[in-house]
Order: sequence, then structure tokens, then C-alpha cells
Amino acid sequence: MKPTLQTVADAVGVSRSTVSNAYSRPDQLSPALREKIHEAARRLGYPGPDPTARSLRRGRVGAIGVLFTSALSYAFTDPYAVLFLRGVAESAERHGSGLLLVPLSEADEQAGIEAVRNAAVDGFCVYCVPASHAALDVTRSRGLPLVAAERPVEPGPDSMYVGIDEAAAARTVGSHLARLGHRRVAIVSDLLVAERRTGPVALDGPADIRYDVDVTRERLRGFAEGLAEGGVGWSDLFLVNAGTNSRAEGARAAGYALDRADRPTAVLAITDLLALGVLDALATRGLGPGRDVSVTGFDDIPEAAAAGLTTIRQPAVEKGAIAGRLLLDPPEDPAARQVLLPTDLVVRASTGPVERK
Amino acid sequence: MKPTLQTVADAVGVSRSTVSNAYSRPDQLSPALREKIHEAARRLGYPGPDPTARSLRRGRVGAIGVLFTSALSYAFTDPYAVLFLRGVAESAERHGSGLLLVPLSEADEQAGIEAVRNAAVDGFCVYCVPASHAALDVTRSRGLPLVAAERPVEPGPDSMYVGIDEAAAARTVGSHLARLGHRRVAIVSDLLVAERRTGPVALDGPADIRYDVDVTRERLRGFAEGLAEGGVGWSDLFLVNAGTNSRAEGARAAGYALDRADRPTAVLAITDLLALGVLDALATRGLGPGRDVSVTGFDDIPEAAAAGLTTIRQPAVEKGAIAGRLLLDPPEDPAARQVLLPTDLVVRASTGPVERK
DNA sequence: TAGCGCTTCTGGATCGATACAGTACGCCGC
DNA sequence: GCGGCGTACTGTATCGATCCAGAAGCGCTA
Repeated sequence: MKPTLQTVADAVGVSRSTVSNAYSRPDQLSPALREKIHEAARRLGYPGPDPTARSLRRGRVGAIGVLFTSALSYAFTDPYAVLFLRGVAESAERHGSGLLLVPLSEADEQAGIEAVRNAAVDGFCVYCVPASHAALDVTRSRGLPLVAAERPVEPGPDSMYVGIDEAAAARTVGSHLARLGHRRVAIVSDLLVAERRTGPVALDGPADIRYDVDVTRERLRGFAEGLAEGGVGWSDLFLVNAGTNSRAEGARAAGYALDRADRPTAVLAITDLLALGVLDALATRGLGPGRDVSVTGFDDIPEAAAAGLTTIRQPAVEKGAIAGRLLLDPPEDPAARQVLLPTDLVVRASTGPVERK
Repeated sequence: MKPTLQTVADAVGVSRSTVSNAYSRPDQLSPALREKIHEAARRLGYPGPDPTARSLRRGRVGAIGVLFTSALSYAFTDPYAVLFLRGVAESAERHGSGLLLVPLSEADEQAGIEAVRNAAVDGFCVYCVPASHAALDVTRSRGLPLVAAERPVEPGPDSMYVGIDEAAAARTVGSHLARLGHRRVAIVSDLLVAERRTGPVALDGPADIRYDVDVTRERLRGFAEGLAEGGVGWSDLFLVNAGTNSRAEGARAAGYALDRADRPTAVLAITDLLALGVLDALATRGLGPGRDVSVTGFDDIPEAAAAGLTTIRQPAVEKGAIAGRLLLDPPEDPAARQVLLPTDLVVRASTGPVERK
């Protein structure tokens, strides 16, 4: 039989409450008695108050949940996700809370719902989950603080988020390329369509994106708007969907664009990870980035600098840290619950003027 | 007032137990009633059984804890740790469990102890934590399954671990270099001494390592044994401690060895991350890896292949997956609770024969 | 129609702690 | 000597569910 508070209380000859206080409110009892209690606990092998029981009574768990779309196991593959998580972790640590990673598998929606139901947490952080995912409703119905790691297209007055102006940032990429003279442009992005396949897709416009992660739509909208400054219309864009947000699929997707007869002079990738794949695809074809084909990414992960990738820098760790802080200590002021972070266009060697032949 | 099981039960006019069954054992009641209950729950905004209360009663939480030495926020910086975590995550996901990351800050030992006490989990996975860390005792006293992500030097009969034969693997590195003729050898490692400083250290032998992460000691022992085959004695080794397991500190540490008058012909790093730093240090000094100075790592992280680093390959993801499986479903057979994985010496361009001048 | 087995539902006990109101007691000032 | 006050500790109610023994209802058989 495992020892409980009562076991220790009986051994010392005090009440259960007093033992509880010895752990949770040491100032409520005399040092002598406290020591006696701790001594008895050691002797009996009592590990301290049971976290579950304590949580139930206190109504506080001491952990925050992070929801991921992709299988939990992929959470660690995207450097940007890792940086974000690190920020969340920093906040949680400062607050003495743990981080519960909650799988939200795509194949089995019911499993995700169950996971959210069962998650013992004080709040949820939602990272790149499509707005339609059923688990989100469950998350909301739990009535816990919830912060989105991106700006919802239509933020409610009391919703919390920390994000960037995706469209505006993407616009700077588009207009950068437009100014460099690019007119034949391809875009490589994941989540353009609901299926996980890699290949060209045709869309009537950004609003036609059938998979409802707002980030994708907004970035595409921004790209298009920026490029329009150079007279590039939506129908001029060659869109390739990438099955997953990975370097390998980025390379595969880029192939569809690069192997065309009228090869684009610029390839815009929606994440750095995909962009690195695009660079790989250039390399295997003997094409020079920034010279033969310009390439851009998004996020400015550490590898981007080394690869000389032009990209949008957004403060990933800080974003996570703020998300964590919002969750653990939601500000009274509704305005403070919605945070927009600044972004910068970082121009590196992977973009250059289009060649005049 | 938030709705509870009772609220729903009253609304439908059944007992609390029946509502509970509607969620947890759907086969125990008629489909009609079950639907009625779910309908009422929806109407009342009841999110399903409270995870905390459920855990208390069931005695099962549905999450496993992962303990880290370094601050939680660094858990994501070492690619090897990330791979391992991914494996653990895969197992947890399959089992419908979450992953609770538990910070074990080094500065504030008490905070770590508190974190372990408060962690609502069904088991702990310990990853690279010094055997002396006070939080480990607390972990054990919780009486939960516990699996170490490395082989303890003296495994108890009932302890669980998944690891590799560190010393044997390291020995192959040492003898590889010995065979290539290397006699002036430096070793770059973190955790050689308790302090977090970067610089040369003097030790009487592997057993003299004052920081008790067994892995460090065992790998060093292996290096030494392998090198001894070429007649290199312990006192011939130039040891440099790295403040942290990072690329930058690896480069700094390597500097101490490379800038000596009698520059070593080989530098053995205890992790790939440090080894990449050593390669950086070579590059800034215009030295050729494998030609001027041979360099080895340990772990075979993805970047190692790209860098042409000779290293020890160990199955990181699989290691994590097995750790997770051991935790969630401890085998009856004690022998099956202790898993040793195979390793390979992967020879790449970063090692070569010592130059005869 | 009594007896049996099966499904469906009930109600009290229980998981292990914390909150809070209350008691006991010593000490101070007047 | 007594009210007032602070400190140290107690005891009961409570958090929100699950477990389990048992009751009710129902069909079937002998």
C-alpha cells in the first residue's frame, strides 16, 4: 500500500491537514513539527502530495498543452517549430509549469479529440492547426485559456493570439521579386489542398485554398499582391503543392516548376524548410540560386543564413515565449491579449535580378 | 458554474454513473440513452469527464514524463536529443499518451525536485541526467516505472534502460585512429568537470571525471582503450572541457588544442555537435579535416553526413521509441527490460592517416 | 409462475489531496 | 482577571470523476 498524507499524519500523530500544510504552506506550522513530518515522510517513503489529487482539489494542473496538427513525432522536425516550442518552454519553465505535447493525428480525428479531452493542462497553445479541426471545438469547450500561434483571419474580441501580419510580410517578398524584374514565378507551398500529395495545382485565387490553415492563404495572398506590383497576375503563377513541410518534398515540388519548358525565374517557398529543398533542386540541376533562379523562404531558421536564403525573419523563440506568457497569465486588458510581432525581409544571395538575355 | 457529470445526469434524469459510462464504456448502455446523454452534454456545454478527476480515480494519467538535465529550453537544441524525443513521441502517440516535458534546471535543484513531484505522469524517461541529481531520488520514490536512456554503469536487476555499449563503441573510434597512426590526440567533451567552463583539464583517468554522467566516463574510457592499442597512454591525451554541448563551444574548446605548439593530429569529440564545432575551428584556421587533423564525433546526427564526419551511429529514434514502449508497457520478463542497441563506426572524410613529414 | 440469466441502470464508497471555518492556547494590555 | 488577538493545529466538506455490488426489468424455459 502506497503511503498517503493520512499515513504520514497517523505516524506523526497530527491531522492530515497539517501534513498537507507542511508541504504546501510551510509557514503555517512550527519549524519543529514541519521537520518531524518531513522526517516521517522520508522514513515511510512518502513522495509528497500526489500531483493528480492536488490538481483536482486546487483546480490547477501546472502544465500547458501544445496542440500540433501533424503527428506528434513530426513536431520536432521543423526547425521553426522547434524554435517556437523552445520559447513556450522558456515561459513554462519560468512559471514552474511543464509542457504537455498533445498529438493531433490527422488520420484519426477521434484520437485527437480524445487526446484533448484527456489532457490535464491549464491552457492550450494551438500551433498550425486548421480552423476546421474538430479537436479545436473540444479545446474551446474545455473552457481553458487558449492562445493561437498565428493571427486568426477573424479574431474574436476575447481570443488570444501571437502572430505576425502574414500577408504584409509576404507582400514584401513579392514586391522584392517584382522589383528585381521577375515575371515567371512559381510558388511552392504545403497545405494548398487537403490531400498530401506533391504536384502542381490550379487555384482561382488565394481564397480558393481548400485547406483551411489561414497562414497558407494569407502568405499566398501577400505573395500575389506583392508580385502584382510588377504586373504579375494570379494566373501567371505556377503553384506546386508539397506533400509535407520538409526539405525533401520541397525539392520534389520544385522539380515540377524547374523542369518546365518556360522555367520560372523565381520560386517562392512558403517556409524555409521547403526553400532549402528548392535550393537542393537547383543544385542537382546545376542552376545557380540568385542567378539562374531566385529563391525565397519564410521564417529565417538558422540554416537559412548558412544557405544564403532570402527570407522573412520572424522572432520564433519570442513568439513562443509570448504565447506561453499569455497562457499562464492572461492579461486583463483585451488589447494585450492579441500580439502582432514585427517581421523583416532579409535579403541574401538567393535572390537577384532576372537575367536579360 | 461549470457543468459536471452530475449536471448532465440531472438534466437527462439518470444517474451519474450512467453518464460516466456513456463516455468511458459505451457498450454498457443502450445506444438510445447514450445518444440522449451526449445530446444533453452538447447542449449544456459539458466537455466530457474532467481529466484530473478521472486520473485520480483511475490511477492512470495518460502521459509520460521526460526528464532533462539542461534547462527545458535547451532540450530542442541538440539534434540528437530531438531524434530521441521523436522516438519517445512515436511510442506515446501510438499508446494515446501525451508527453510531458519536465524541466530539471541545474541552477535551482529544488525547482527540479518540485517539478518531478508535481508531474502528473504514468512513468518517467530519464535522459542524460547525472546519477547524483537529487530529483532522481524523488523520481524513484514516486514508485513509477522509470527508464533510463542510457545504460547505467551498475544496472539493478529490475531497472529499465535502453542504451548502447558506450565504451565498446568509443573503443572502435579510438582504435580506428590508432590504426591510422595518430599519437598526439586531443579529446573535446562536455561534463568532464562539474563547472560549465571551456578549457583544458587534467584528469588522472576516466574514473576521475568529477561529473557523474556515466556516458561521458564510459566514452572516454573507450576512447582511451582504443587509442592504447596504438600505444597512446592516458597521460598523452590532451583533454578539453566544453562548457555546453554546442557547436560554438566545440569550436572554442578545439581552439585550446589546435593552437598548441605540438598540435594534435586527431581530435575526438564526445558528440557530433561538438565535433561540428571542431570542424569549424579547423576551417577558421585553414586546416583540412582528415588531412591536417582528423576529427571524430558520436551519434551520427543528420548533419554529420553532410559534414563528412567520422562518427558512431546509434539508432536515435528507435532508442526513444523503445524507451517509450518500455515505460508504457513494462515487459514481465526482467531481461526484456534492459535493451542494448547496436552501434556502427561510420568512417567518412574527417579521418585519415597521420601525415608523415 | 417460479427460476434463471442477461442487459441496463443505480447509489454509495472511494481515489488523495486542499480549503476554510473553527478550536485551543498563550500572551498582552488595562 | 478578562477581553482581544495572533499563532498553531484540527476536522469536515469538497474537488469530479470511476468502481463495484446490487437492483430492476425482461425474455425464456421448464
